[in-house]
Amino acid sequence: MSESMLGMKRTHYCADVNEEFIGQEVTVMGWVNHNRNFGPFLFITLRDRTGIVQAYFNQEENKELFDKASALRGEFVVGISGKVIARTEKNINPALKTGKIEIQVNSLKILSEAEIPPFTPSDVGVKDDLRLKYRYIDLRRAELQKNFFVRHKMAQVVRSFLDKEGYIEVETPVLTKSTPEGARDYLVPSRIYPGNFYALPQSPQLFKQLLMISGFDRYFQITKCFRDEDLRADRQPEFTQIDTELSFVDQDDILEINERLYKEIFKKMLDVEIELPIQRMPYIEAMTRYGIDKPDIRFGMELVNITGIVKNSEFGVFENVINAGGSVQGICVKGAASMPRKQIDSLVEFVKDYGAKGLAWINVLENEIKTTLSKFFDENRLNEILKAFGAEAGDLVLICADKTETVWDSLGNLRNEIAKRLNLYNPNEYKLLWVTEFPLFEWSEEDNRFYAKHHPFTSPMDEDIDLMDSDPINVRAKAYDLVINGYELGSGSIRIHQREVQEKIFKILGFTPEEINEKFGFIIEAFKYGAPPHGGIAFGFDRLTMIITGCNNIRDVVAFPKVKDASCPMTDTPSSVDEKQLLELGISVCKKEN
RNA sequence: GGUCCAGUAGCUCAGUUGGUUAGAGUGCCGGCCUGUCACGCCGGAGGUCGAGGGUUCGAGCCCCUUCUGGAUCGCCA
Repeated sequence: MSESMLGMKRTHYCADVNEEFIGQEVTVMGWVNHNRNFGPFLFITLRDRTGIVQAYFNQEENKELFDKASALRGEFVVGISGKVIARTEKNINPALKTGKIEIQVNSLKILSEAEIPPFTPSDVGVKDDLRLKYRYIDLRRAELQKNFFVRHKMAQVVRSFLDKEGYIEVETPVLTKSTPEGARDYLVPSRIYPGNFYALPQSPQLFKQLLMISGFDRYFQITKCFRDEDLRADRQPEFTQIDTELSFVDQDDILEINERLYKEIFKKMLDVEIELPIQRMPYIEAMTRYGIDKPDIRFGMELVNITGIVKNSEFGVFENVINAGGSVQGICVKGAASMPRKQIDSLVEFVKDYGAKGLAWINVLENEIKTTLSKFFDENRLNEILKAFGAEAGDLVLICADKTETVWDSLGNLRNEIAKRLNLYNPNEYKLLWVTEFPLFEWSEEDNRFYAKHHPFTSPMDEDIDLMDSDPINVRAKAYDLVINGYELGSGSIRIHQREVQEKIFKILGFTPEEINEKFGFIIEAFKYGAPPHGGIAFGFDRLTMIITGCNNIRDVVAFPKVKDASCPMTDTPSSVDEKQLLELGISVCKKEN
């Protein structure tokens, strides 16, 4: 039977009770972690958000109290009062912050009984679906709770820094207008206008630009954004962004202030010094050297283009690719010549996910060269290839031939995979990188039109404006990503504030004036009335928390996450609604055709 | 939408070539225990082998379908 607090008042958190309190009376409250009964006496370990403290009950001293304590099971919620006593030397538990003391209990209140839980916070290896169904129990784990204290503290560091720099936090609507040209929107039906919908924001992009037009000058918001796309280990359908925007700035101003933000975050959160300025690398250089626009620069193993060396051979695979305008590139894995054939095969399978047909390899052994290319290339040419890679005895060269985009994608991801398998980087090292000069447009084969790579309000680079008509695919944008250890952490740009440029962009994107008006009319209108030059950047707060806590799944830093199919096993969301609710919204549900 | 992996006691797992009554650890219940801290010892209860179908004299194991979860590709301006 549980008891009310009945005047019992907590004086301390469990793990705050230490040897300084010996001889004093304390009252702690929390969950029963363990009940260890020895017959004449027993120990209860009590857990709260700070940690664990041990309580001692003795049958001889107080039979009634002892019997009450005997009945305690795991996860009962109790309050105990008692005297803090020192443990004898041999009973000290060095694993506990409170290991030098225990509480000799003189009062026990059972505040809440608990049924036997499906698992306890001490259980390891519990399956994800069960953990998520009983998320509130899972969140009792100290290692999980720790992440949320880190997350909380980091939000304070960010707010405090941005506040000091003159940013103002302004909230923007969650019920807003559906914007095309991006991820799929979550839609919310309108009751008053049946058949019309609000959308949940993919980002506060347009609103923060309007705030610049309003003259707030510097805005930020730590806010939820929503994208109705498939999940990943580092991607949730609702996620939190540190969203920022500044007026009367150019790219360098934005990079500079955000560098200082990250220096502050790493210093305060991890006591790690980030050297400024952060390295900058144009997009095309990142792609050429690493095959990926978010390179992990903690290790080398850069891509080498050997198209020029291998052309005009008998090897049909290379010849066909080269004649079709593709390229032959590879990476040299130092000291991996002894990699078992089975592992090499698994790497070949790995790149197939990215569209590569396969990998050629060269095994540079002490006295011989083993390679899939031996039939097609003589020793001279092989040596030339090895020289291009800087390969020495003991190295393994992996080569991919395909459309250049496919080669980049395959080798860029292969490089990361190999580094992970062979531990080529220090997990405690943080290498930050700005990737700049992104292309403004990308071409969609599927839709036969250009899309904005960042978003349609991104400013082209001044020196490329003349290319807009003649060569749009080579127009670079004032867009930049912040990359940490291979994670894209944030993305931003200088926005267009001149109407002529904006209109040209819309034209290239193929919007009719009617479409422009319907989709973006309000912001185009706003730009008529005095828009300052402005730009900004948004950072993934969940991902940043992952990096700072060292977690490799975003669910470990989100209190109530969604699972793979964007559902929540705990609340059983999404769920069907009453016919009456649908009627009010003017909605009828039809079966989706497959 | 595709590919791969997993699903056996409350939990974590083992289960050989398809063959007797499906096991272990932990948790749970009962008993014992004077210093534990993953306490220990003894005893006990606990199973629709994710679900459905098939092959077979016989299926936890093989086949098909399906559900749940995970990883990943597509997707994520």
